Amino acid sequence: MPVLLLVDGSSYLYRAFHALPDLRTSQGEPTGAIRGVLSMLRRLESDYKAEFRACVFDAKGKTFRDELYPEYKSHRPPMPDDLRAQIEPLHAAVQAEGWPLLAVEGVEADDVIGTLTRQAQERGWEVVISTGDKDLTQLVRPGVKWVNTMSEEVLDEAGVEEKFGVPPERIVDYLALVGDAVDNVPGVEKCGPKTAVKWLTEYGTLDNLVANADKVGGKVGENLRKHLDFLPLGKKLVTVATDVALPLELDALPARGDDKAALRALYERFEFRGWLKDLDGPGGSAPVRKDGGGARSANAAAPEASGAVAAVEATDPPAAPGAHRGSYVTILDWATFDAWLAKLDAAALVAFDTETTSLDPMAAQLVGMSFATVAGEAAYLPLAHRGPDVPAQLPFAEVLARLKPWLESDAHAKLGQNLKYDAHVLANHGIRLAGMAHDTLLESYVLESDKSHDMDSLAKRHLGLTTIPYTDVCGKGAKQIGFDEVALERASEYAAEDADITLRLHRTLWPQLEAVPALAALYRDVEMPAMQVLFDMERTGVLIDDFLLAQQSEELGRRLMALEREAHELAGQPFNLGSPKQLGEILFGKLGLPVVKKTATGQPSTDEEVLVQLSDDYPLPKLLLEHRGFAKLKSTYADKLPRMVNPKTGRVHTSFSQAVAVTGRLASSEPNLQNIPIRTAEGRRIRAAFIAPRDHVIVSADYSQIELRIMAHLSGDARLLEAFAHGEDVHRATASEVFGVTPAEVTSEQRRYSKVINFGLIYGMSAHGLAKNLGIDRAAAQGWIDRYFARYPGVADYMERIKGEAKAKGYVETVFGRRLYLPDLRAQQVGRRQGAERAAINAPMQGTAADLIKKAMIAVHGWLGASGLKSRLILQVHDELVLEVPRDELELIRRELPARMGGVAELAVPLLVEVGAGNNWDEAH
DNA sequence: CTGCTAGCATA
DNA sequence: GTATGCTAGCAGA
Repeated sequence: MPVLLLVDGSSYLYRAFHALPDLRTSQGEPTGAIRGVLSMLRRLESDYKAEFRACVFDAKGKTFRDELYPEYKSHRPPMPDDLRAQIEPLHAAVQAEGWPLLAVEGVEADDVIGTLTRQAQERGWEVVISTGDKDLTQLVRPGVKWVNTMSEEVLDEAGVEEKFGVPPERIVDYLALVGDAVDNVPGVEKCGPKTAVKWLTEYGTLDNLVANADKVGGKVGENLRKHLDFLPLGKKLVTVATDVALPLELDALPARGDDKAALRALYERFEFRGWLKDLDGPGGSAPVRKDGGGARSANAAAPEASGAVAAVEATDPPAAPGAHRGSYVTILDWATFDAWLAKLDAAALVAFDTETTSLDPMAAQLVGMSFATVAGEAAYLPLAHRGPDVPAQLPFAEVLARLKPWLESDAHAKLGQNLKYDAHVLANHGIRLAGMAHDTLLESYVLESDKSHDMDSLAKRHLGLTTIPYTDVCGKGAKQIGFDEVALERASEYAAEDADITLRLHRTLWPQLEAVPALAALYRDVEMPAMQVLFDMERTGVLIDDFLLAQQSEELGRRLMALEREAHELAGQPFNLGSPKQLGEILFGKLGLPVVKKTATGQPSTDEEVLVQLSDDYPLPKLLLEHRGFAKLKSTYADKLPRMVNPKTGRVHTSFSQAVAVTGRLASSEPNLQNIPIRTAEGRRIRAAFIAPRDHVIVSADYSQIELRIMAHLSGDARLLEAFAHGEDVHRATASEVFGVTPAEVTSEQRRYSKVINFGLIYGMSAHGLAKNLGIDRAAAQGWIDRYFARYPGVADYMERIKGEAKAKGYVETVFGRRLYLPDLRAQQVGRRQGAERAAINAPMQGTAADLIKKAMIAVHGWLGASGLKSRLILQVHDELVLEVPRDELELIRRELPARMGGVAELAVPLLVEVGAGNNWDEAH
């Protein structure tokens, strides 16, 4: 089914002009809006394979709305000269890009789009309307969707209803009630979105509402009645016309190829240097213009055939959710395999994905692989599908052997979505994946770490496409089947789509990264290399003493039993100590202890803080605290870790997630090795079970006070910088300042207070939080905060500055330019907003620390590799690196490591690294 | 069997 | 007061 892509050029022109920086050529000609609109067209071109398309602009001349209502748009200020100056050149550029351009005198762009949409619908075509104007959502229908390429919002019927509360058919009713300030169309006074939706939900349509206007109560009801006379006119004004006379037919709008000569001239005039370069050679990120795809590409290869009507792709499957699917093939014979291998060898970049038997990277076995070299075209190579109806697949070993050179070649660039996983899968088959050039997971993460990065979400968000969810193919929960059991046709569809979508995603994400040099650098120089380091760390794993853990488990079990018995005696009845519900009934019901605080659901809380308070006056809470501590150690660590030992390697292989923490930190899971106990003696016994093999030691190197140092750097506070420059104990220095004594006179109590304050600063503390933590009243806590800020004015300034910056920009940055978006800064609820403000303070510090240690990992890993050392990185715990070191390398590592880690950046403070070594992780501290 | 809550381990 | 992941218990399928 052909796709018609309609772009509201006028709406984007205005928005680009106001939203984008004031770009100018050296002659002073404004070009910002031109560039903005053109890059949106390019993005659309790569996002949608549309056989027909048009870019529509408003034209001069009075429209029917002006006739109906002289005030229409009458309040608008005249168009800025800098905007007007860009219209003509933009029109020229749009046409040179191969976009049919429509500007119909006396007709607004909206009405042209409305009319073309109706015509296309009548022919059964699909329509994509790209605009920044929400009024056009009234045109959405099955097969017609609305996308805002600037905000990347995509709305279908359900989406419109979700966003506005009324279906597309009711949008005009809704607009007539609410009015349109932009176009100077008044609505019912005091009737906003909420009221309009309420009325339309109650009365169904505007007409019915009008018929029942006398029944509507309240002041707004009165306003409605006052407005009854105007409503029909208002509705006409907000209704997009679908029947205006157009000077041409749909068939006159095929997607054409670009006019290179014209583009070159225009780009030269606009001084778009990067795009000029793209014109010369097919750059890595240029939209697909060669062979294979659909009618659009075919025409692009032959610009002179611009009048030809696009042919419909014969291999397009019919189903709606897969409408984007191009020609996907399943490789089942050698001839097809050879043809694809030749393609892979020749391609500059190949999107690549594996299908496997398991989500556990160390256990997963290969079931198949998919490849894509051109958007819309992909192949699935099944290797190990099982089942009665499975056709013969090419022989596993032979295929792998023939693919191995390509897979292991650094010169053949691969692109994937979470390539670290694919690298593990291949490693399980003895293949060392090389040439990992791009990863859409990491691209998305660097661009917007607060969003989700799974392929289904990415496809929806960036391409407006609905992909096949994994659970649709394999089911979920207990009934989930392995990918090797999926019917081949279904598997092929799913797998090929994965590769195809990955490629398309890269084509839209990568240019976005390149547009912000700091982000591109972060992606290229930090995240991509870190992925390789993490892969090696995961693969190496850590050795644990499972016998020691088993002993501890038994001992913990005994002590838990004893504690339980005592607790039951004190309670006068047996109950489950691990059940907060039963515990609450005993403590606050039967024993009548005072309720200190409640949980989120209104239940009396029994958490640690509460039990600590109660244990002053009662015996049971103390037992419970001990029980809780031991139970956690036993179940989470002593019992769990031995079960996580990989039978093949005899070691524990955690999984590091590189794209979950919004601040840039890593996360460790299955098992989480970043939360191994350290605070209590009992807990440290767990840590002691992380051991080094024979003739090796565990080395731990951590950044000292990293976040406070970063705070000193970011704030530039003179006193704080000085304290670090002189290698002082910062908490003691803080105490000395705040309490007004010499450092030598600081008591341990004063130092403890200062430490809490320092941590509080990093977390964006409030007086309330500090008071709770120190067990003092709010006023006293505020007093300490005031004294701190008086002594460290640079820090106070910084806190204010960062909050202001966050509000202005919507995000904060790390020292290296990593962005954390904070949409909640504009939230309605005070609580959410304050939370976002605290996050704004914390994120640059936590995030910069994360950047630094990632750089350190890359530096250390590179150094170990380059010098042929056998020492291995095995863990990262946010400010600490853990290595397994052969004894004969210990001296060298001890000597070199601090400088390697400390030298990754020049901050205004020295980066101090403390190194320890021992037979186990506990001893290494 | 799944999804939620409470609680708690780390930096 | 920031950022995570995992466990047991429990309610509702």
